[in-house]
Amino acid sequence: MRLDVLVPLADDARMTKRLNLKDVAQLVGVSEMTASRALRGAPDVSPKTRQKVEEAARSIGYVPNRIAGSLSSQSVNLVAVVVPSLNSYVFPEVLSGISSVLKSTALKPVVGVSGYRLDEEESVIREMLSWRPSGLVVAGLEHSESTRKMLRNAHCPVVEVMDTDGTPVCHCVGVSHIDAGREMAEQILARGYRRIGFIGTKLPQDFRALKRLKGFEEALQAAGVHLADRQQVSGDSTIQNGRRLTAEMLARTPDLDCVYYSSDVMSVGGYMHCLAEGLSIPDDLALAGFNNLQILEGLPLSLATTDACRREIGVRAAEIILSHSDAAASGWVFEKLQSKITLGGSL
Amino acid sequence: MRLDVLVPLADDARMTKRLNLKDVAQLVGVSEMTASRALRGAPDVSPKTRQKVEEAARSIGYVPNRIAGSLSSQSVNLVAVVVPSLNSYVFPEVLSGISSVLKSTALKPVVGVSGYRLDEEESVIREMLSWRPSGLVVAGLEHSESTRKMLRNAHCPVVEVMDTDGTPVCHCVGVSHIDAGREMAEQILARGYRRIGFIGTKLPQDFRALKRLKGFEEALQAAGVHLADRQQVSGDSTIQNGRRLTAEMLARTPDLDCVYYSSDVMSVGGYMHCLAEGLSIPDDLALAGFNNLQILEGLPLSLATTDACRREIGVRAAEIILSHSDAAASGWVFEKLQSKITLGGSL
DNA sequence: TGCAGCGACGTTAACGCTAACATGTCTCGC
DNA sequence: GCGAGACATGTTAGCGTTAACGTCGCTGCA
Repeated sequence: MRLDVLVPLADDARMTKRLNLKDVAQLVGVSEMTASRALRGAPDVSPKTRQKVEEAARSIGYVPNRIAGSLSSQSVNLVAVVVPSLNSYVFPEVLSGISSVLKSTALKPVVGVSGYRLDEEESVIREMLSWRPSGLVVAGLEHSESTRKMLRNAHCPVVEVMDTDGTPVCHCVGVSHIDAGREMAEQILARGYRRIGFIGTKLPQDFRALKRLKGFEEALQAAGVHLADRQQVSGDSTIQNGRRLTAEMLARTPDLDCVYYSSDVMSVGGYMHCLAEGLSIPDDLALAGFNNLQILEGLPLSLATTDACRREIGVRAAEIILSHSDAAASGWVFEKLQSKITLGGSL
Repeated sequence: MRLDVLVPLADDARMTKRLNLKDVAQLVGVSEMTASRALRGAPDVSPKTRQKVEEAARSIGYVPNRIAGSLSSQSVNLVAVVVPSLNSYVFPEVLSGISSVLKSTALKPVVGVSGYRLDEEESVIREMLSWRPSGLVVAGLEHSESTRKMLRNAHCPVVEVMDTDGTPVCHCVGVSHIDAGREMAEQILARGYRRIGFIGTKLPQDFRALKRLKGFEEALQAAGVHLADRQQVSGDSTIQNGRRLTAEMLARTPDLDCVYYSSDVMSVGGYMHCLAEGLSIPDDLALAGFNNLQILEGLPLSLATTDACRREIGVRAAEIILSHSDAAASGWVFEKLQSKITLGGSL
C-alpha cells in the first residue's frame, strides 16, 4: 500500500516538525550548546565540529529561533524606526541612510508607520519597544506624554530625527524647520515678491510643515508682508493636489506672484499647473517647495527648494545608535544640521 | 550626605531597573499570572483587579516583553513583508494595502528590504523567519534555492506577490507582467507605431521588468516588428534617468516614434525631455510606462501606463495570511489579477 | 613525572512570560 | 446545610536559546 499518496507530503510545512537546536545537535551528535556556538560563530568550537553542525543545519533547513535566543541573551539586534509615512517620498531616504550605516553591523532596521497621528505613534512605539530593540529612531519631537515616558524609560538609545525645534527626550538629529521657512521667506522677499501664497496639507500633526509655515510667516511679518492667500488640503501631499490647489488659489487670488508649498511634491503640482496654463515661471508665478526630493531632478525647470538633509539625518541617527548601544557610552547628542536652500529657476 | 547628586537620576533609563511582570504583580499584590491576564485582556480576571493592574502598569511605565510572551505562547503577531525597495514609489502602496487589512486585527506588518538582490533577499527572509512571524509576504516568484526551501518549511502562510508568471512556493497574488508587456505592445502597434524603443533599468534581478520587456518584444515580433533601440541604465528608476536616456536614445535613433519605459518614473522623465525640447506628444513621440503611479496624476498630459493593482495585491495578500494563519485552513491560493492599461494622451 | 594551561566540549540555570492545570471562594437551588 | 458549578486566582512547567561555569583530555615545560 502506498502511504505517500495518503499522508500529506513532508514538504508541506504544516506537517513537518518545528526544528530546533536539539534536532541539529542530535543529528551531529553534540550537545545543544556546541551546536549553538557553532551556528553563531562563537569561539570554543573545533573547525571540524563547526562544519558538521553547519552542514546538518543546512541539510534539515534549520532556522534559529531568535525569540528564544534574544530572551536568553537579553539582546535584540534590531533598531526600530518609526516614521509618519512611507508614501511621502521623504522617509525612505532617511531609512536608506540608516540602512547604509547598519548594514555593516549586526543590527537591522525595522520600520513602523505612525500615519502622522500621535496616538498611532504611541501604539507603534509601544509595540516596537515591547520587542526590546537595540535602538529607536523616531521622526519628530512632538509625542504624547505617555510616549515621552516610554522613550525616557526605554533601555536603548532613542534618537528623534528630522526636527530640532523643540526639546528632545534624548538624542536628536535634524534641521530647523522654522529656520527653513524663514530663510525661504527671506529669499522670496529679497527677490521682490510681495503677493505670496502658501499651499500645504491639513494634517494637524505634521508639525514640521506647521513649523515651516510659522517661520515663513514670521519672516514675512518682519518685513511687513502678510500671506496673500493660504490653503491647506486635507488629503495627502500629491502632485495632483498641488496642481489643483494652485489652480484654485490663482482663481481666487489672481495677483499672486509667488507660492510657497509645504512640500516639493506639491510645488511640482504647481509647476504642472503653470505648464498646462502656459504660465511662465518665475515671471508669471514663482514657486518654492521643501525637501529637495528626487522628483525635482529631471524637470525642465529647477524648482526652488530646501534640502532637509534626509539621508544624512538617517546616517547620523544610526551612528548615534551604534555608539550608544553599548551602555558604556553616555552623553546626549543634539545635532542641528544646516538645511540648504536651492533657488533654481523658479524664484 | 546627599546621595541624589551622586547617583544618576532615576529618570535615566540606563539606571532604572528593567521592569517585568513581577514588578507589576507585586505592586498590586497579585500573582504574575493574574497580572498577565489582566494586561492581555484575557478572561478570568475581575474588573476591579484588572483595573488595578492596568493602573499599576501605567504608573511605573511597564512595557510587556513580547519576546518572552511570544516564546511562551508560541505565537508572534507579526507579518513579515519583504520588498525589493522602498524608494521606487511602487511598494509603499502594496504595504498600504496590507496595513489597511491588518489594522483591524492583532497582526502588524514588519518590512524588510531586499534591494533587488536574491542573496540579500535570502538573508532578509532568514532573519524574518527567525522571528517566527504569523505570515510572510514576499515580492516576486524568483528566489534562491535555499530561500525556496525556507519558504516551504516556514510554519506560516507565505504569499508571493506582484507577479504570476512562474511557480509559487505557496500562495500567490499578482498580475502577469508578460501579459502587461504584450498588451502594451499590441496597443502601440494598433496605433501604427513601428519605430519603437525600450528604456529600463539594468537591475538583473528586477525580474518583473524583464518579463514586461519579454512580453513586449514577443508581441512586436509577432507583428514582424523589432525594437528599434533599447537601453537599460544601471542606476535607479528616476525621472532624471528617464529623461537622460530618452535624450540619448533620440540622439542615437532620431526616427523613433514611440518609447516603452519599464516604469512610469522613467516615462515621466521622457515626458520632461519632450517638454524641454518642445516635442509634441504623441505626434513627435509616443510614451508608455508601467505601474500607474501616483506621480502620473496631475501632469498636464495623461501618460499611457498599465495599472499593476498594487494596493489590491496588498489587500488580498493580507487577507490570505489572515484566513490561513489558523493552521486549520488549507488549500493554496493562486490569484491572477487583471492589470489594466490606460492609454491617456501619450499614445 | 607532575601539573599548569588551554582548547573543546557539556551541564545547569536562567531569560520573562503564558498554557494548562490546581486551588480556593462564593452563589444558588433544593 | 450542602454539593454543583461558576468564577477568580494561584502553581507548575515549560517555550528554545544562551551565559556562566564545570569537566575532561591533551600539550608542554620544569
